[in-house]
Amino acid sequence: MWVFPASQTTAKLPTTVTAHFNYYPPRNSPEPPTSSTTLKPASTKHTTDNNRLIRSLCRKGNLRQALKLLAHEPNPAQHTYELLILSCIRHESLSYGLQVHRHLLDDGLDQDPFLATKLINMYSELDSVDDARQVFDKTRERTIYVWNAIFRALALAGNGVDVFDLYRQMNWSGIESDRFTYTYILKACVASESSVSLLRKGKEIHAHILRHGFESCVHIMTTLVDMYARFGCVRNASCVFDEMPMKNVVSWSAMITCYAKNERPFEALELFQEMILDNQDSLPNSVTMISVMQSCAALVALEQGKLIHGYILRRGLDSILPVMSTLVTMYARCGKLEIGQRVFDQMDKRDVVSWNSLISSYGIHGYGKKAIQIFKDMISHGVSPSHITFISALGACSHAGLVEEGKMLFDSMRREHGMYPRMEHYACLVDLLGRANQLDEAAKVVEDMRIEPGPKVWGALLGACRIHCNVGLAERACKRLFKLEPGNAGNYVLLADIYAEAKMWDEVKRVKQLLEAKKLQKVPGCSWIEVRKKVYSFMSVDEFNPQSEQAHALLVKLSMEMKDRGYMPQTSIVLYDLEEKEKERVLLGHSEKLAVAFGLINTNNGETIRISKNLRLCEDCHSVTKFISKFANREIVVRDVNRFHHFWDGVCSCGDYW
DNA sequence: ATAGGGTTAG
Repeated sequence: MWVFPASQTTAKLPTTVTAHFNYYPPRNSPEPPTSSTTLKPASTKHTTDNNRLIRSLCRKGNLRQALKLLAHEPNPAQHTYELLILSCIRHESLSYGLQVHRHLLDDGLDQDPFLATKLINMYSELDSVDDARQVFDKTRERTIYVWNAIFRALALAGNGVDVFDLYRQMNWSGIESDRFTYTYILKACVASESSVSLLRKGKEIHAHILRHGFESCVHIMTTLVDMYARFGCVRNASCVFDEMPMKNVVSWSAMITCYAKNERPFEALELFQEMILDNQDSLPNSVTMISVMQSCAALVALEQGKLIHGYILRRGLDSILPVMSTLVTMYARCGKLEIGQRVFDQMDKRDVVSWNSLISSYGIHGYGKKAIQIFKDMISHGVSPSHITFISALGACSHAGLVEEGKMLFDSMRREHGMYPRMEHYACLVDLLGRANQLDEAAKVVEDMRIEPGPKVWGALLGACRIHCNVGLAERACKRLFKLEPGNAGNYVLLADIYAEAKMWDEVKRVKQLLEAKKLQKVPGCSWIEVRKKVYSFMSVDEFNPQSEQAHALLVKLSMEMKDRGYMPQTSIVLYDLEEKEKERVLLGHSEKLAVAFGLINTNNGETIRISKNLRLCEDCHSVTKFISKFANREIVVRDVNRFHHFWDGVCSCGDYW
């Protein structure tokens, strides 16, 4: 268990506001150097003046005028071209970029490795990696800058395999990797679909790096941490991190993010504590705080979150938009939608992400109509929705069962906003229809999709089959899912659940054997509760936690009382073919019930109990919590993997629709 | 001349 020591924190935190604007990279190019190298000497005074004029137009951002002049300029200098290229990047204009490139070819300057590097970077920034590759292929004099540029371009475009092909060529040609090369190569390992072999590749590169004495290069080592993090290799990441002789904010943030993104929020908060208490050199910045807030949200650690909020204010990080959006989300995910709304109201600037945060916040609390209203407000404020806006809004409809509204939203995407639905949007639509028990229509959506349905879409369908116990359709979805995601244990478990509910025990056994044969494990159910700024976690089968002993005893007592008042244990959801009594015992051991009981024992009367769970709330826990909220006269807020349930006086805010 | 960590979703 980890405590954020409130007194210590305030003592160590700076009281003055130190803005740490590491966040926004300068959009303007650096001041040009005073002297420039020209490949061709300027022949007349006229051309030099022209060159100067073009450069000054570039600096002023008047690219159109600069290009007009360029057409009449026989002798542009290398530096003039450089500024033109940078200007194209700033204008995000591929067509201007192509014009400059064409002119450069006419001048015969395309073999200049300096300009080739710039061109590759330009095409990479303008999302045209094929053009970048063409420039590279035509460049005969390949300096390390040229190689690094193409590695970067390919890695950013997610084309890791090509990077390794070229990397081999570079090694043959006798050019040595430098510290920049290594960071790009490491990035290439995660920038690809076939990730298993690339993890091995990444480890090889790791060895290379150590052999070549780069273990003290902060950039490379941080990239290594990040690479292992993205592969989910938390231990490898922390090994690299621990051995780093020098660390800076980025290294710390990378490691904290690693924990936050790999379901280790405890460790993330612990490391953050270490960072601010034992390490005065690297102060957390906005990026650090975003990962920290996500960890608080993951734990539903409201009190922690409030301390973090205070820290953000004291550090003056509250003017940074992504920080504020994450803060809105954090409060909402900690069950405090009102505070999230207040934070949003007080922001003096908002972007599409801020609006998305608010829409999804209302969504996970079941306020679908309100989420749609905010969507409309956003549009009337002149902010254009992004594809994530639609995911958030569709998700809100799904949680609230607003089928018609959701369908209209989905149609409006293309009709009113000119956006084509992506895989995720189809998944939301399938989820919306499926939850509402319109399984046939959901299946029809999958059939009629204009793109090949991926695992998210089939997964949404399978999830709906689980809720409404549809064996046939579930088998159809699983046929695809087992091919698409052979390593996802969740799909097998869902199918087994469906079979169990249908009492098809032979099939349950078969699926379980399949799981074992593949050496996959069911994700164990786990719940958390924060009591007096401490977070306690419960596993469904938890013999070693003395606290759960007491909680379990209370549950046994409660369940007897509840039975007198009409509670029926929903033994049909138990995955094992056991006696009824045994099944009841299994049900009572569910982690969320333990957490609720622990909360009853350890909090004061009238205090709200806040719990979070890593999976979907099961039917039995749902009805037990409703009972308890009434008989213990407590407000209980449970966040499951998808949404919030507010229990009060025997009723849940989800209306039993979740 | 080039570099490393983060935002909203399900």
